[in-house]
Amino acid sequence: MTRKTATIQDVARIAGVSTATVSRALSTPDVVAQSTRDAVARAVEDTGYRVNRTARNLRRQRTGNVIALAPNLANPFFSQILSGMASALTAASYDLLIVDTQTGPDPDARLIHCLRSGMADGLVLLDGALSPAILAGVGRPPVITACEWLDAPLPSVRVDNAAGAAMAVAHLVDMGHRRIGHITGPAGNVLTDTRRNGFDRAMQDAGLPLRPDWIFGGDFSMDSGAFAAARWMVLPDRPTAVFCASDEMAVGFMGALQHAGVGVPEQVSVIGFDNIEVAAHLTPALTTIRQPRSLIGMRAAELLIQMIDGNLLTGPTEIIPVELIRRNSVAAI
Amino acid sequence: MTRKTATIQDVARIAGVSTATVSRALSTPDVVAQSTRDAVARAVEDTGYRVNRTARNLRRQRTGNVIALAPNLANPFFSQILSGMASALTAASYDLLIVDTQTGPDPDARLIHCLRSGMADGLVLLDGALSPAILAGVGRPPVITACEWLDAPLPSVRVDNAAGAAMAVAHLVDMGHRRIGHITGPAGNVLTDTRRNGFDRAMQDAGLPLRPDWIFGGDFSMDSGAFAAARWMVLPDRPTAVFCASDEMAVGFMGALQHAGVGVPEQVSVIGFDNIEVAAHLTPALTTIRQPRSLIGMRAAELLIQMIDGNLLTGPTEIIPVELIRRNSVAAI
DNA sequence: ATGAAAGCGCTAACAT
DNA sequence: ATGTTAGCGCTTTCAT
Repeated sequence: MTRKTATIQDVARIAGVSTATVSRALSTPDVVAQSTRDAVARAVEDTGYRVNRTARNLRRQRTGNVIALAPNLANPFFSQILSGMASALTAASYDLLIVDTQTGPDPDARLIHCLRSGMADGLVLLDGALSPAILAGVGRPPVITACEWLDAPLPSVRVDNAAGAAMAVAHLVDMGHRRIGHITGPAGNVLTDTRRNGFDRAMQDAGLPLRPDWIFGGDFSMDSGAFAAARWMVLPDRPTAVFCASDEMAVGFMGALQHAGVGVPEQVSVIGFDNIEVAAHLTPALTTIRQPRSLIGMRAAELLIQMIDGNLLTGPTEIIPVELIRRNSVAAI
Repeated sequence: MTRKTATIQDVARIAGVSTATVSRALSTPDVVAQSTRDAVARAVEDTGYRVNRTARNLRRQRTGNVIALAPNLANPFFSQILSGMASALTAASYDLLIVDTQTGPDPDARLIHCLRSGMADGLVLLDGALSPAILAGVGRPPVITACEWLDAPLPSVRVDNAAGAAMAVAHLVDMGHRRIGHITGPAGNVLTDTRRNGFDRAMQDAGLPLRPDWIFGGDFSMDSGAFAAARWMVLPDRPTAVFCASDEMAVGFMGALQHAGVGVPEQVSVIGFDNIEVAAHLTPALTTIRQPRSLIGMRAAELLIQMIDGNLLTGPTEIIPVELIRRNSVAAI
């Protein structure tokens, strides 16, 4: 017996009131008489009624969804931000729709689609490789970024990446290092640029040389860190410390060095960025710059909800502080 | 100028046809005359029309959503499965709604809610701690599991966890180990039980003793692996090898041992389960049992879509093979 | 091959 | 405080 799900009509009939009253009893109880409210509650109980969100959303001209555009769901860095978003959205009874920009051919096309398909009341951008120009269109849903974006006048919740990078360099300098290298993120990524800029500035401030042969191109992945290690090892004149633009790269870098018999931090000090969970469990434990990812996700979701409710296309930008986590991958020299 | 988004009415008016024809031209083009089809296409182009999925879904009595219930978004293990699901669902124009069962008080309550709220056309269960009994209700949307569930006669896509665990033990035995311990997952989790059962059976088959003091309770997390290391170290009579029910626990276990100066694999061999990305980059690189997570997610999504389309509450179960990945955390003895 | 019309389930004016 | 009514944008009979 596949009993159809009850509708608001069924509840109204059983409670002996109109559908409008049922609707009010459910969404604005204070405007309904106590006795009526009780009758409705009983009828809801009897029928097992649950509001049909599709119908409600059609009527209300909204979707109840928030889309997160992330470059790579499989990356724990993003999934922790998503986890924070999920809790804030659940609390506000929005659903979280996740779009992996790597799935499918063109990330920018996915963004355009999400923007115009009306699938969501708001978007959170986590992919620093998306093109800001796309957002020029009017009448789009509110958009917030949870990563740094150059040029785009969008509200965002993020850390100060340049400051974090500078903090990393300062720590290496404090520990006596003068010969410092850097493994960067992929070209065209905002995070790559801002962390690189912070690195450059801090090096100059410390009066240290920026040697092109000590800059290793990476793509934030562990494998790219391992590849940088191979290049570090064949260098005739090596840096004594390396700032990796992501912990994942630091993991790959350290791993490949150790597999080749190079001691960390005895022969080279390593500092990362992000403080992913595994950082504390490595040997040596990875010194890094912590970003509170779950908090970033929560705040981004909360701000986006405010924009949606207030029908605003813009909003404040919030900078979440980063923090140096000293562990054992950096040695004094 | 906030030009409202075009509706099917606008397209119909501009194309000089009825809304019904526009609808047909879009969803069943073959029943519409070529000339009409062109006119509609032009009008769609002009207006920038996109179908309103909320309205379509209301009319079609579906939601276009698939919900994944995962215990912890921040765990890379689950996020890789989700990533696989996302690609299969996107291809079939379903959206992926992600519900974190850890967000909020009661995981089972979340499942009940998802089942009855009509928010989705189908569910994928990734949380082995949910209660099978909940699914008894009739008239529920199709449900598939992407993890092993005892008792529940649900279709599922998964690996044979017991066989994987047995494979791990067999490898340790091959390498000469006779004194083998096990770090388990949390109580009440299906994965914990099946891997534990596989461990027990393989030990018995090899004629090896199952010593209670060599079974360490964990919860799949890195921290719980580190905690097990502390207990291993104070043991008067230690196992020479440990099978960890998850790579994350293996990471924590190895890390804590190394921080305390215990050599892996010189003093104890370690084998994990899952093959998370970092496994290859650790020192020593972690020997483990590989699960193809992205594939599991894709197949689960595909099977679920078949169930939805065919209006079936049940379907086939698919076992994805696991594989031993030999690295350097297991030594011959 | 196309159009007219009836809703899907709900909410929000507008009445009373 | 409650009921009446008119849609939200779309698909799908049933006619023609």
